[in-house]
Amino acid sequence: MKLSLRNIIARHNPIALLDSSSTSASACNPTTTLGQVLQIHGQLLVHGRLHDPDVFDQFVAAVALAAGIASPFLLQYSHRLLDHSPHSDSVFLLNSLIRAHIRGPDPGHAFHFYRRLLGSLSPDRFTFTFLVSACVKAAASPFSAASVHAAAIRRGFASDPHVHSALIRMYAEFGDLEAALRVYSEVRDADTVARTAMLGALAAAGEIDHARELFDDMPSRDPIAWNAMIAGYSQVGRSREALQLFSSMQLEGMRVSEATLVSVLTACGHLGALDQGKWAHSYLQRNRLRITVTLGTALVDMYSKCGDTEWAMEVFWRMQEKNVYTWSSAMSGLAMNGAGKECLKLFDQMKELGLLPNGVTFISVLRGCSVAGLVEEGRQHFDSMHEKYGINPWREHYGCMVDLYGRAGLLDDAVDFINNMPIEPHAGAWGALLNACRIHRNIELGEYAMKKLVEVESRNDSAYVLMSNMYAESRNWEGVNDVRESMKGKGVRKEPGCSVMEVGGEVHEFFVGGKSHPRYKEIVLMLQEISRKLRLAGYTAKTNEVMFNIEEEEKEDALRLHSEKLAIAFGLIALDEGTCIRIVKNLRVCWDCHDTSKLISRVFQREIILRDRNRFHHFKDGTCSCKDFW
DNA sequence: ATAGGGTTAG
Repeated sequence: MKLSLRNIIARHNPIALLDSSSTSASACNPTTTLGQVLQIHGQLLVHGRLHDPDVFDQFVAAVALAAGIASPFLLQYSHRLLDHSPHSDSVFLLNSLIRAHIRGPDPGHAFHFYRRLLGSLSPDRFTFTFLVSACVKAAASPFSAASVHAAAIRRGFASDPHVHSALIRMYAEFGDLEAALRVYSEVRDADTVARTAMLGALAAAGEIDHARELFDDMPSRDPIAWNAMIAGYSQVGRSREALQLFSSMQLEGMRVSEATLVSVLTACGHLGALDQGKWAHSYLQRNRLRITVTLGTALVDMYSKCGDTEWAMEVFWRMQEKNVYTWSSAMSGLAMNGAGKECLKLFDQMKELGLLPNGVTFISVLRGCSVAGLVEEGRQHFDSMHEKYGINPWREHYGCMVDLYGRAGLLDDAVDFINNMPIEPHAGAWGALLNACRIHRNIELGEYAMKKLVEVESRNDSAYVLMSNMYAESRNWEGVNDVRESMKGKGVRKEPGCSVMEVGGEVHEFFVGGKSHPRYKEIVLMLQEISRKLRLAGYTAKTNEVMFNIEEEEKEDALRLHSEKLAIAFGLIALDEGTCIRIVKNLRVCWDCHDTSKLISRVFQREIILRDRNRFHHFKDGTCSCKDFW
C-alpha cells in the first residue's frame, strides 16, 4: 500500500481534501484537520521547503497536533516522516511523535518512539511529560507507570512541574490517590501547574471540597486552575457553585476559554438557567470564539435542557461540523420536549448523511417514538439496532421498549416484552411498566411490577412514590399506608422535592414544604391569591394524590407546598408580566401540580415551562404539551 | 517551536 499523506487523508476523510485555510505549518493549532495539513504539505513540497530541517520539524509538529483525528495510518506515517527527515533525529521531532500517538488509535506506539529517542539522544522534560500521559492512555504497555516514574527520577526530571502534573494525573487515573498525593507532597510549595493537577485529581475522585480547599490556598490561580475547579463542580452536579465560581473568575479578569464555557453551559443546562446560558452564548459571539463541535453541542444541549428547542435547533443548523454527539443531543432535546416526530425526522436526516448512530442515539430515537406513540416504528428501529448497526441493545433500550408499549396502553405487550428479554429485567424495565400502569390506572399489574422492581432494587424511592400515588388516585388509603410502612421498614427515604428557577440571572431554590426562601411570606400571600382566583374560576383542589391519608384541609395545604407550586408563586411575584416561568424539578410532577399549573397558565395568562425528572411540560392557556401523559 | 485544565449526547 502506498502511504502518501494524500492517500491516508483520502481514505480517512475525503471531504477534508476540499477545504483548507491555513498556509503554513506554524499556523496549525489543535483543531487543524488532517485535510488542512495536507494542503500545507503540498505547498511545502512545491516550494522545496521540506528540506529545511526547521520547517520539517514544524511540519511534523503540525501533523502531531492534527493527529487528534485517530488515523489508523498514524504509525506508518510517523515512520515515513522519520525516513524522509532531512536531518538526523531530534528530540523535538521524537517528542512530537510521542505526543501524536497519545491521542492516536494506539497510544502504546508512543513507547516505540521513546525507544528510538533513547538510541541516540537524551530525553528531556517534555519527553517525560508526554510519556507519562501515554501510560495513562495505554494501560498495557511494557513501560509500567512505576518504571516511567523511576526513569524520570533517574534522569533528573522528577522535579519539573509538568512532569509532576502528569504523574499526579496518572496515579489518580489508576485510582491510586495516595500515590498522587505522595507525588504532590514532594512539591508542596510547588507552582500552579502541579497544584492544578492535584486539584483536578481530587475533583475527579469525588473529593470536590478538598479540591476547593486546595484551590483557595493557591497563592496564584491561572485560568486553567479556575477551569479545573469549575468543571469539577459542573461534573458532580453542583451547578450553582460552578456558576458562582465562573462569575468570580470574571471579576478577577481571567481569560475565559472554550473549556470554561463548556462547563458553564453544562451547569446552565442542568439548572435550566436559560438567561445565564444565553449570556454565555452571546459572550462567545462577542469574543469571536470559534464554535467548535464540543462547544456547539454544549449549546444545543443547554438550550434543549432549558426547554428552548427553537434556539437549540437554530444553533444546531448553524453548526458547520456536527458529530454523533451533536445529533444525539438535538434528538434527545426534541424527544424530551415532546417533539417525537421532529426527533425521528432528524434521525432520518442523520442517516441520509451517512453518519452512524450509536447506542445513545437509539435511546433518543426510542424515546421519540414513545412520546409520539409510534409503536410499530419504534419496534422497527429497535430491531434495526442489531440488524443494521451491530449494536446489541442495552438495558436502557429494553426499558425504552417497555415504556413504548406501556405508554401506548399495550400493557400485555409490555409484559410479554419483559418476559422475553434476553437479559434479566432491571429496575428501569419494571419502573417503565409501573409508570404505564399508573397512566392507564391498572393497579393490579402495577402491584406486580412494583413487587418485581423491589426484588431487583429494594431501595428505589421513586417506585414507592409512583405506587403510593397510584393508590392515592384511587383513594385506596390503606394501600398508601402500606407503601409508607414498607418504605419505613426498608429504610427508604423519599428524595425531597426541589425546584429551581432563575430570576434576574440568579438561581433560586425551593424545597417541598420549605420556608427557607427569604420572600416566603410574599410567596404564601401569592399562593392564597392563586387559590382564590382558581376557586373563582370554578376549580377546587383535587386532593386525591397525596402521600398520606390526612384530613381534607391539611391535604390542601400539603399540596400547595410542593416545590413547583412555591416556585410558580414566586415566579408570578418576581418575574415581569408576560415572562415565561421556567422551572426545573428533581422529581416527577404530581397530578395535582400538573393540573394546577395548567389552570394557572390560563387564569393568569402565563406560560409555564416545567422540566421534571423525565421530560418537559409546556403549560399554555390551560393545556400541557405532554397531553396529560407523562 | 513541544507541556498543565476541559470531551459535549442517555
